[in-house]
Amino acid sequence: MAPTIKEVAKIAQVSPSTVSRVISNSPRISPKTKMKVKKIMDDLGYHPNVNARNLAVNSTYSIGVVMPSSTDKALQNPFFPEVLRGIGSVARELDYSLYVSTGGNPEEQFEEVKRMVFGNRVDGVILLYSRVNDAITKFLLEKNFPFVIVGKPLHTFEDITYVDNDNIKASKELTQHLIDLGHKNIGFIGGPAEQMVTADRLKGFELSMKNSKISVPDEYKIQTEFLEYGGRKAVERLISLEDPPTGLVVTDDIVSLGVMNTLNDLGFSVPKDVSIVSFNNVYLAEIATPPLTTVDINIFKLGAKATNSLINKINSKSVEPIIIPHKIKYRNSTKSLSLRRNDN
Amino acid sequence: MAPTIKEVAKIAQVSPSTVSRVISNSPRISPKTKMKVKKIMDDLGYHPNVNARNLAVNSTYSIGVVMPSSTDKALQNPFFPEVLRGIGSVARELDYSLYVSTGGNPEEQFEEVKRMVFGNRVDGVILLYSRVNDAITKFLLEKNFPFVIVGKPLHTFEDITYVDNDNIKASKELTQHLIDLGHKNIGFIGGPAEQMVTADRLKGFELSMKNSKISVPDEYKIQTEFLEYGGRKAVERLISLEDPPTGLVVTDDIVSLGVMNTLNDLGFSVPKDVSIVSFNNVYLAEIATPPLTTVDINIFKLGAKATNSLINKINSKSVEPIIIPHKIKYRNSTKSLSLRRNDN
DNA sequence: TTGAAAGCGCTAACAA
DNA sequence: TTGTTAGCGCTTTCAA
Repeated sequence: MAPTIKEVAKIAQVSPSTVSRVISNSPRISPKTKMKVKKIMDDLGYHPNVNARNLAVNSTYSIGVVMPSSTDKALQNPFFPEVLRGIGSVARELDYSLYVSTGGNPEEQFEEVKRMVFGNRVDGVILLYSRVNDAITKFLLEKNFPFVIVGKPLHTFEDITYVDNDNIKASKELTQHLIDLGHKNIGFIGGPAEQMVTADRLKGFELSMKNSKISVPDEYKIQTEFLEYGGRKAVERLISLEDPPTGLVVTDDIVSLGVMNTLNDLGFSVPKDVSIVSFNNVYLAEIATPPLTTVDINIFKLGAKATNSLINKINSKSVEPIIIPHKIKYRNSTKSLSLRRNDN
Repeated sequence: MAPTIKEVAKIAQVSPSTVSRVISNSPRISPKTKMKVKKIMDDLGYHPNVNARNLAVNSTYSIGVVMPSSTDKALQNPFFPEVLRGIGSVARELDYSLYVSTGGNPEEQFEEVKRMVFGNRVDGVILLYSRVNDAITKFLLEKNFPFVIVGKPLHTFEDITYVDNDNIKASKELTQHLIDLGHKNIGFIGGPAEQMVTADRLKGFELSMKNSKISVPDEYKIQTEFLEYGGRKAVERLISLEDPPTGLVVTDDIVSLGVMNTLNDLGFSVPKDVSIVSFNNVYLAEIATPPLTTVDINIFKLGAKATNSLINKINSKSVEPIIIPHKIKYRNSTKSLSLRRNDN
């Protein structure tokens, strides 16, 4: 049996509350007794029982992380280990533990969240997805339970805390890069339209094109299921157009890989025949052939900041949405179409 | 404030212990009162407080998952979301919660595990890595704390429960495939030598070659850091040999992608110039160009079974190591060297 | 089949 | 600065 606060107290010849004060590092205690008690805790190998503590203070020092539906191939996106890493790093630093939910479908996820919340298992929740008409968000909102979204809520007016990039701006810059390179026929391949990421990145794309007075045919804008067939269908459709694009803005590195592969299969070469710019900068973008020009959205920081925000929220500090800065990584998946320059 | 067992009891006009019995579905209770109490719990939206329950029974219905060092790029391997998914699926089914540790370095990880164990946060631990001389394994063993390893412990004689594939056999079959295709110059690219996966897969490779009486020069066997440079260095070294391999056995799909890319860069084509066979069958292997012939190790099941084993162990049932069957997925990353056949 | 009561290990208000 | 004590919400033994 693990030693309890009482045994420590007895041996140290102090009261349990004194020991408790040592644990919580209370200032109302003499350095001398503190030392004494600490030594005995060490000797005994004492560790506080969190269940008891949690029960007493009605809190848990742990946070729940809700992954997207795990039935989805999208979960295999390296994005997730990386946010988790970010979340974990600040959680650890601030002495919080991590609960994860990997619910299969939205109903299962909801069940898990209810378990976490009702069971007093967590003090707050981080949502790693954002869905239209999401029962979980609604539930958390109603319960007034602290949570933050990595990404962007559908309706910001609901005053939900979130941590996101400025995807519109990022997409504008990225598209502009292609335009600067002399491309005019530029297509867009995004994920499901209901996702805010896709919406924002599409908006940035359109804005940029409009700024440069380049019109974009509707067939140039494609939303495809994340990872599905590696965007194969999207590419086939695009490339079989009468006037196929020479440049592609793709909203996810993994999809980009699929796109490149499809292009190769169809006999086109990147960047010779078509230039690709992408988003996320996961490790694979770096080791791809050619290495992808992509927006580094700083996934790690997205997770880290979300955790900070959540913990602030738990401590009922007021919390603003946070925008993580991005940075385009220029690599070799694009080619200049203008005559005097060649970036490849 | 959430309703407690007492309030339910009061309204139902029974004692708290009766309510408790209803919660735990005790047989020593009349169907009538059970119904009555249940209804009131529903009406009140009652949910048991797990901290209180855990404290009372000195257990937690949750399990800890220890990821590999997160400083490592290897964490971006889609392997991890996928095992997590497997673990989560049975955890959910059996009503367990998941705690994850994403410790940066081994020391941090150790701290987190101690927190989990000493703090009574979890009933058992799943290790997603296996290292030589690992402090955590040792600690868990000493404490006699339930844990299982996904992968294989270094010393099986220590009677550690683990869930793994038969990597030797898988590697033998995979290598044999290359041999059947007429390859003789076959190289091996593996991860760090200290990992059992690498060791086993190397062993299988060597066995297979030996069976076919093909000798393998030492320079053909390369261990490289997981994901580092996408195995670039390994490939460059290999390909610059006087008699470079025409076939490659690579122990990880992601590394294979890097290898293929490097080969492309160097002007070699897969499978025309060199055939590649690989391990894991992550989603990316499917959408690669060419799609990889790879061993499907059933990552999901690896996680699921590990969780089952752990929970059995927690309930002090005896537990045997488990071997998950594998299956080679034949795709297009290999080419036949014999004259009468051409599988590409 | 049900209830009373003690206790799980800790915190915190109050008193000293 | 320290100790006493009640109590967090639940389970479980013992008695009825």
